Amino acid sequence: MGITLQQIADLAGVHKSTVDKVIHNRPGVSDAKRQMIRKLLEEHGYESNPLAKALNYQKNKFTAAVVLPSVDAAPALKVGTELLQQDFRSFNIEVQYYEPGNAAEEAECLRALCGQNVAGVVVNPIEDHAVADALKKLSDAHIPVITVNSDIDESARLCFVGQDMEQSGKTAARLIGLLLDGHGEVGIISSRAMHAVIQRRHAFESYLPECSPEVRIAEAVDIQEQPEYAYQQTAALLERNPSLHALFITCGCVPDVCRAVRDKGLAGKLKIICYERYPAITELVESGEISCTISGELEEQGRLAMRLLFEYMIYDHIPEQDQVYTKNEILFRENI
Amino acid sequence: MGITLQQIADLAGVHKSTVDKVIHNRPGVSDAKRQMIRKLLEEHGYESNPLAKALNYQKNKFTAAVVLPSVDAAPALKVGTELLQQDFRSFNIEVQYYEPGNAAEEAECLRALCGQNVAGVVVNPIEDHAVADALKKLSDAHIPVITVNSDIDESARLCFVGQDMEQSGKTAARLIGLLLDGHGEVGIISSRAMHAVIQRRHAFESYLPECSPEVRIAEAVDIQEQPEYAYQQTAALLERNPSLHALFITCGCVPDVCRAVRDKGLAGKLKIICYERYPAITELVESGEISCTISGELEEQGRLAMRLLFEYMIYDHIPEQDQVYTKNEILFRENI
DNA sequence: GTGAAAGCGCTAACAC
DNA sequence: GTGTTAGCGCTTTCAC
Repeated sequence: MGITLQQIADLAGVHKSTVDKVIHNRPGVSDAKRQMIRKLLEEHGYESNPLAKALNYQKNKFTAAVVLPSVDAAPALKVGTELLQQDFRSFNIEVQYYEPGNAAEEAECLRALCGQNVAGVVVNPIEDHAVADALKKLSDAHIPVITVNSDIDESARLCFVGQDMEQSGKTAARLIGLLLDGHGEVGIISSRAMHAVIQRRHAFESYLPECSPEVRIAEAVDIQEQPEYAYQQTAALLERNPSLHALFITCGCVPDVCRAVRDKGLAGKLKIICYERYPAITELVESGEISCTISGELEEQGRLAMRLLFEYMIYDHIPEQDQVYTKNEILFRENI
Repeated sequence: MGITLQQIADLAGVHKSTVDKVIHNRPGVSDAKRQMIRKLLEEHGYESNPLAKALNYQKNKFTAAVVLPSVDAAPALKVGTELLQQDFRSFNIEVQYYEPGNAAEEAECLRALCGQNVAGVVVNPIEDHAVADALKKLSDAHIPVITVNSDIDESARLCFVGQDMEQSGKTAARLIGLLLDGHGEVGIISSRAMHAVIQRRHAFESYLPECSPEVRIAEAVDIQEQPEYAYQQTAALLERNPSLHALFITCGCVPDVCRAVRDKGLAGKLKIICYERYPAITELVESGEISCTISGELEEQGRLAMRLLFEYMIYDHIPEQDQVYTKNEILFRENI
C-alpha cells in the first residue's frame, strides 16, 4: 500500500484535514503550507485509497450517466454496462440511464447533464452537430466522456470504444470469397448515413480484388436506413441482377433486406453476410437465410466503456489509448 | 444499502461485537443469544459490507492461488486472471501463481495449498488421478476451487470455465465445408490424451455428414501430443493420401504438423484448420499456412475464472452455473 | 459470556 | 487559517 493521508500530515506537521483540503483544492489553507504539502504529496506519489473513499461516500452519492439513443445497438450496449457495474458494485456508484429518441433529444439530454452533479458520462453519440456541441459543453464542464459504438469529435471525449471498421470490411471480403468459392457476383446493400458504414464498405471494396480477384461487385444500392425503402431497393436490385450469388449488407435494416430476398424466392440460395448480432439477426442466421454475421461485440463495447469511466472516476486513471477496438467476431449458425 | 451489523446489534439489544462472533461462528456467545441473533440476521437478509471488510483487511492479507501448469494455454490464461485482478485491485487480494511442470508437481502443489491459509484456488487441472485427489482434498478443507480450460471432477469444484467442445467441433465442420466448397477429402490430426479433444473430434465427425455430405474423411492419425511424432505421423499421412484437400487439427503440436506440410511442398495448398491462438499459430495464420483457427478465448476463460473466485471470496456469491462456456471465435488472417 | 474501544483511510461539519 | 471531532461498517483485542 502507498503512503496515507495521515502520514503526509505527520510529515508536514499539520492535521490531516489540512492535507485533505489541499488535495481537493479547497480554500482554508495558507499558500505556504499549501505549497509545502503539495510538494510532499508529489514526492511520495500519494494516491488516495479508493476503499476508504468509497466507504465514506456511502451516504453521499457518486453518479454516472449512460446515454444510449434508441437504436438497434442500445440493448446490447446496456447489458454490457450493467455487467461491469456488477464488478464495481461495492463502490455503489449510481448509474442513470437515458434513452433519447433522436439527435435533438440526445443533445438536449447531454446539455442537461452539465448542470446535474454527474461524475462522468458514457454515450453512444448520434452523428449530428448538436450532439457534438453538447459533448463539447460537457468537456468544458470537466465531466469526463467516453464515446461508445460511434465516435464524434476527438477533442471532446476521453476515449472511444468501438469496432475497427477497416478490419470489419476486410473480414467480410474474406468471407464472401469463401462463401462463393472465389468467384461470382455480389451486391452491396449500404447507406451513407453513417461515417462508420462508409469506412467499412470502402475497406471491403478495396480489399476484395486482392483477396478474391474473381468476385465481382455487381451493384451497390443505398437504403438510407429506412426499412421500407430498404425492402424496395433490395427487390429492385435483385430484379436488375438475376445472376447475383451473394449480398453484403453493410448497415441496418437487415430483416427488411432478408424479407425482400425471401419474397423473390431466393432465401437460402443467395448467400448473405451482414453485421451485428441483434436477436432478429440471430434468428435469420439460425434459419439459414443469413450465412454469417460479423459481430462488433456490442456487449463488450458497453463493458469496456463503463470500465474506462469507472477507472477514471475511482482511480483517476486516464485511458492509455485514445480509441479502443473490440473484436470482429465471425458467427455462423454453428457458433452463434 | 442493506442492514448493517450495528443495526442488527441494536435490534438484538447486544453489542455489535457479539453479532460479529455469531456471524463468524466464533465461541463466546450463549446459545440463546446466538439463536436469536441468527434469526435476526436471517430475517433481515444481512450481508456484510465488502468495502468495510476490505478496508479492515488491508493490514492482514487475503490470498488466492492460481495454478497453471506449463502448457501452451498458460500464458493466455494468466493474462486473463491478471486483467480481472485490476478490476478488484481495491480489495488488495494477493494472488500467488504456481506453474507446475507436470501432473505430479501439480498434485503436490495443490496438496501444499491445503495447509497454507489460502481463500480460494483457480486451477487448470491436468487430467490425472493424483490431481483429482488433490482437488478433493482442497474441497474437503473448504477451500473453493474454480477449474479453468480443462475439467476433472465435478464434485470437487465450485465451477468449470472452458470451451464448449461440441460447438467447437461443429464450427470446424462448417468451416471445412466452406473452405472445400462442399466437397473433397480431409485428414484429421488428433490425439487421445485429453477427453476434451476426443469430444471435439467426435462432434466434428458426427456433424460433418449433415453439414457437408460430400466432404469425406480420408484418415485420422493420433499424434499423442508429441512434437516429433506429430511431424512423422503427419508426413506419413500426407504420403498415404496424396489427394487430400484439407487438414483438421484437433489438438496441439500445430507448428510441427505445419512443418510437415511445408516440407511436403503443400504449404498454402492444403487448407488447415486448428484451434487456439498461441503466438506460433497467429504467425501461421498470418502467413497463410493455416486458413483459420478457432479460439476458445483463453484470456476470457482466465478472467471469468478469476472473477467467479473473487465473487465467492468477497461476496460469498456461488456461481449460478456449474459450468460456463466461452465463445468459439473464428479467426482468419483478416480478423486475428 | 459480554461489551468497550481502537483502528483501517478518508471526508465533512464545526470549533477555535 | 487550522485543528478537532465524529463517522462510514467491520474486525480484533482486551477488560470485565
